[in-house]
Amino acid sequence: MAVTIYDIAERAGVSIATVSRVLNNHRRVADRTRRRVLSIADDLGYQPHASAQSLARRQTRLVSVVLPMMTNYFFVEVMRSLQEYLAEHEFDLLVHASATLDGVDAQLDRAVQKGLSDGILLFSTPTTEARTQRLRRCGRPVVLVDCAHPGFDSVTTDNQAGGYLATRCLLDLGRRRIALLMANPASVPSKDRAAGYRRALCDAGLVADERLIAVSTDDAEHGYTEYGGYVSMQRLLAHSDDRPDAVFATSDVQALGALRAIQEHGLQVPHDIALIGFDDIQISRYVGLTTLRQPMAEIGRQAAKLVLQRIEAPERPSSQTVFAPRLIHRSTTQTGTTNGVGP
Amino acid sequence: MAVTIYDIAERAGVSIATVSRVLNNHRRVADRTRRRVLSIADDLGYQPHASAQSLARRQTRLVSVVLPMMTNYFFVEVMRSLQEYLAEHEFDLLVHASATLDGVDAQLDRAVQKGLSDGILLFSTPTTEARTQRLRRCGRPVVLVDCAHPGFDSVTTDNQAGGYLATRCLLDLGRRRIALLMANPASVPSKDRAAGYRRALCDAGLVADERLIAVSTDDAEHGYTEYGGYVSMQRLLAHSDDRPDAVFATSDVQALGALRAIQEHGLQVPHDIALIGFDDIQISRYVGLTTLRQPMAEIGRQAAKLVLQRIEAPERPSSQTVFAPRLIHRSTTQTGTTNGVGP
DNA sequence: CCAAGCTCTGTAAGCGCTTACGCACCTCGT
DNA sequence: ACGAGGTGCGTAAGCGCTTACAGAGCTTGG
Repeated sequence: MAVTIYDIAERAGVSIATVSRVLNNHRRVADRTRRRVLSIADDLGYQPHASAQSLARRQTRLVSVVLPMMTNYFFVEVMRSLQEYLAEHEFDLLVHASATLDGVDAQLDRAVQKGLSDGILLFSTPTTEARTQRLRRCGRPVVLVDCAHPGFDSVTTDNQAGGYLATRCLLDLGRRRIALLMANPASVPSKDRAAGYRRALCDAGLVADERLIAVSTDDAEHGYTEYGGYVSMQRLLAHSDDRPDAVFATSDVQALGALRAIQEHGLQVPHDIALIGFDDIQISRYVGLTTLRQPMAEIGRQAAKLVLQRIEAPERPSSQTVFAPRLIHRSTTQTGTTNGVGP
Repeated sequence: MAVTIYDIAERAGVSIATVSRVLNNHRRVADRTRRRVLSIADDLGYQPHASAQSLARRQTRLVSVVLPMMTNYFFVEVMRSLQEYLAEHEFDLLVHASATLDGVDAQLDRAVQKGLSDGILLFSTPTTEARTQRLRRCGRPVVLVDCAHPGFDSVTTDNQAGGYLATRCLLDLGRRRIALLMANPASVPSKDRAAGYRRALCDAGLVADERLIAVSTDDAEHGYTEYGGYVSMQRLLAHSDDRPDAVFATSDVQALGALRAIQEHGLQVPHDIALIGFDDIQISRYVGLTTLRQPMAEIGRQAAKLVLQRIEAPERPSSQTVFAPRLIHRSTTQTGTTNGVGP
């Protein structure tokens, strides 16, 4: 039915080997022949059969992305630049998204399927021993994004530095009772951001008050939810005698929930409580939320570059790329700034 | 290197045909043999080779999604439920995103590649003759999402009804000078929403004032941008004598830009100007923007279902699914409602 | 007791492409 | 005029899997 190189070969009076050589731009084909084959292929509307090429070439020109929760600004932005880079290099993107942290393993199982893709990008997933085993055994290039493990290429944001910057900023504002709103501690970024928070306090000669640390009780989205932040903040505000005067949330969505809780308590931001989130999601700009921005486009691009490099040269030593997050000052830490559209 | 059915066959002392039969659950294999093969396959950690299977079976269990701009709440949400449904049916998702409307054709070219995927989902792309030709010729199931064409399955939102509802709502508020902020008219949803706007005015015995209709001059994202809405709104506010008293924007992002322009002019929303957007993006809830919500999860699910059905039975008559959008009332059309977290 | 009719399994022909190998022919230099 | 070295192309062997076909061994009925 569909036109194959056999059809072209027949019409051109050559062998399929020659047709293949022409189509793959091999030298050592007479110019006359080349032109004839090309013109016939064009007439017939020939398209190579992807599966057949993959099988014969032992490469698919597909890259798998495995990620928890597709519906996340960070992931989408990273994937966008990722796919852009891949497309420039004639690679296509296979997306395996999950909804829960456990779901990731099922998606990973599908992604490591032999002969499906040439490389795998694993996003924001704790690198347990079982997972790294599986990744190693699949014998394909793997790049970790937003998580790391020695022996694999990775590209991350320095989450600890981000947590440090945020906390430092709040300290510089003169705040001393700085609360921490953590997502699920099984999430590596959350843990790292929390670590930065502790380090900043420590460097300032303070000791973290465990009563000011709340962990999201929301299981969905690893605790990175508006509701999770809302509930955590409510708990912190329960006894008004030792209320925090600042909050660092490990994500913007949590910070938004916290903001709602604070407002419902009749408190002023940043006057009574200053607030910093993480991610710089789109809403944050409108709400005026101070936050840490990750260079998402660069992360995606770098991840794509690494995986393609490793497909070319599997034995390169592994490399870790760490980008610094940037603190975006908005009205939840500065008085006198209007909300609404800021930088 | 990797283990193949030959390795299993050898170890089990059977032919590769038997191994294949076992692995594909064919009946008429002795129970003893089945168990032995299965256990050996397991020991060896056998994984079928996806490309080889695809070639032999003439199906890849992959579905391509072609979309303009990946970075869009609507698309991401639709893709999420899409991928969920596909995963349940052991299909994987190939993503071909573009940045510009023209870029879509390049992505489409890649998606129609023979032997790559079993079906194609085309999102929000004007179905020109050239494109439908190409889709038809690729001889594979095609489902259109957020756009339509006779002869193809499609699943859409009734954009015209949405535009109608929005405009009707503004009319019910007593507004008579209702402006329209359009995205790029080449975008079908934008055009349809505008048509609903005109119909509602007409039904109310009004005639659309062309001076109140602004088209986004922003080329990026087909004009669905904050900046596009901002500029359009500024133009409409330029001569204060015949200023609009309500605005319907064909997307929430444009509405947000409009909101900014309105506020910069020192006008009150909704007192001076009522405002309605389209899409119900996440920010809208925070900003209190009245808008139309599309049932994104249902759209994705239905699109996935249709494409899989058609992969099973290519000759089914084509069907059009149209979902109704729902008007979400918030503070840009109602006084006395606080901004912030609403429904 | 033998043909008919099972059940289980092997043989082999693909699926559409790539590529190592080798042959025929041509062009040179000597 | 002849061999060395190129060039252009065909032959055929894969890549790893599926599946039509057929044959071997068994059970069963008359």
